[in-house]
Amino acid sequence: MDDIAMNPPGREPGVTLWRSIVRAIEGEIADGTLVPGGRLPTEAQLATRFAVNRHTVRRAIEELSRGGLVRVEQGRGSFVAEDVLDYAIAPRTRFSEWIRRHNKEPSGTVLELREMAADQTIAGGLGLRVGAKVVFVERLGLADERPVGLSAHYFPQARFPGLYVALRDGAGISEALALFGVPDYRRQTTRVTARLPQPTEASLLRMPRNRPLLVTENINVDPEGRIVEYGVSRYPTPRVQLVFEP
Amino acid sequence: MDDIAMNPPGREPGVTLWRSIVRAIEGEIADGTLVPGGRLPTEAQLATRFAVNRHTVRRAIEELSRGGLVRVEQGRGSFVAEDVLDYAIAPRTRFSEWIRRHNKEPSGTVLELREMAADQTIAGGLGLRVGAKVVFVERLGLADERPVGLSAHYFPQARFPGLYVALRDGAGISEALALFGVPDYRRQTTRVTARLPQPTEASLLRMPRNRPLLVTENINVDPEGRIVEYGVSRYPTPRVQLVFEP
DNA sequence: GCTGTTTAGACGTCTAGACGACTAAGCCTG
DNA sequence: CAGGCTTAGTCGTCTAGACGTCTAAACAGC
Repeated sequence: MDDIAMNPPGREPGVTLWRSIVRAIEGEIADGTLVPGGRLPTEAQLATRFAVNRHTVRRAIEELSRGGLVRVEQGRGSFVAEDVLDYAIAPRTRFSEWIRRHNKEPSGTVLELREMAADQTIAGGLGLRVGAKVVFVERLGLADERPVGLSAHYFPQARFPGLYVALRDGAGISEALALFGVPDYRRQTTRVTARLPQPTEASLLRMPRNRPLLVTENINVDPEGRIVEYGVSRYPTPRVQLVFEP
Repeated sequence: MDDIAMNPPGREPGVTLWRSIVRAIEGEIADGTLVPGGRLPTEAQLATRFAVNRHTVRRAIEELSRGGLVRVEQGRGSFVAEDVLDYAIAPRTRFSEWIRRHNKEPSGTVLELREMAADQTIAGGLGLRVGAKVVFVERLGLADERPVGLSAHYFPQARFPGLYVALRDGAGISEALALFGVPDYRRQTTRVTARLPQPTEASLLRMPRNRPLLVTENINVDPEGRIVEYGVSRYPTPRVQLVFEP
């Protein structure tokens, strides 16, 4: 037999039809072709457009509906959910600005704060040697009380002595860094991956355990280019979508 | 036309076929016909047995799988999930015994503990006047770290002065009651209802918000028949099922 | 005996068609 | 014009059949 199964023209290999329809619609929501609260084409129209059976479209819409991206109303139609956030990963996007742009109220909770020794990953991100002391903060970000992101932040303690105390006493992250002469910082690199959530993560983010987590890894630098933070953030899909703006 | 739509013989009115198959299988899991970890009949067998198309069986199994009651493995078969707990509501069933019977390790967290005035519901349950002081405890029950129940307990403060302090200092509920001369107690009445969870409840119990919560309301009495506690417990379905043993 | 292949049987995807249930809008009647 | 009825359009359920993918056991060959 042949090495790879043949696919009909226009068919992505190794991806089921209904999944590719899910991705197509997710894409249109992300790029604004479909707007929050707006109507999706009817199942029959989508079936014609993707040249598939209506059942296959239904399978895709069911998936979108399950994920919360789409709301289906019998006898009326399907609609794009209103509460989808798409996070524009611009170099200076801050959590609170992002949330406020969606007319929601940002807040957050520090879940953990401690000093620790850098392992290889952290040390690599911050450009330190393994074992160097870092300040670690884990934070749950909320938009109108709804969890939208879980982030771990690592700061080089040598550069910011006293940061731990400032954060412990309730300072926000931007705020605390400003105290140490870093009024502004930007993302130097961002790496995005995805994986399934740990039970704790799924619980904190109030997401199903079988949906992937978007994971971004950032290195933030001050205006002089010195590394001030290494961070890993996790977002629940598809409630949160990341949008790259080059 | 006729008043009610005609149904084929053996068909429940107003219930879709796939839902009735879901209920049938849930029932067999609850009554032990299907055991945790055991195999379900194949889709084809179920289709024959319920006299429906295989797709209809698949729709039912998808629902069960989504709820966590059944695990599907391609090429192997479908299996009853191992971590389903069925709580036998016997008069003296204690949380920890119940969990241990499932070979899991019981634990719990007190979420809230305070003295408060009884409202009409609580006063009614405890046989007190409205406004009487009660001790309130809210507790999250865990089995092997997995949340299985959320319970609110109300005790008459007049009968148990110092209970608040004992509980605050870490005593378990049975333990604390034993200190006040109530070594044993039993359920006098149990009322079971169901409703959708509040966001906080869903989060604490790590359950989807669109699945119902089983709510039991208990009045516990000591061997002399005096009321010692009024409690409301909430369990995530279908992970937890309540079984009545008359 | 071990290993690689074949094959039966299980779930997964997709198509096709029919009819039911629900919604909203148009129509009809008084 | 108001109220009820009809109807078109939409999603929901169910059947029927075909073929793909995956698993595990049977089998064949060395």
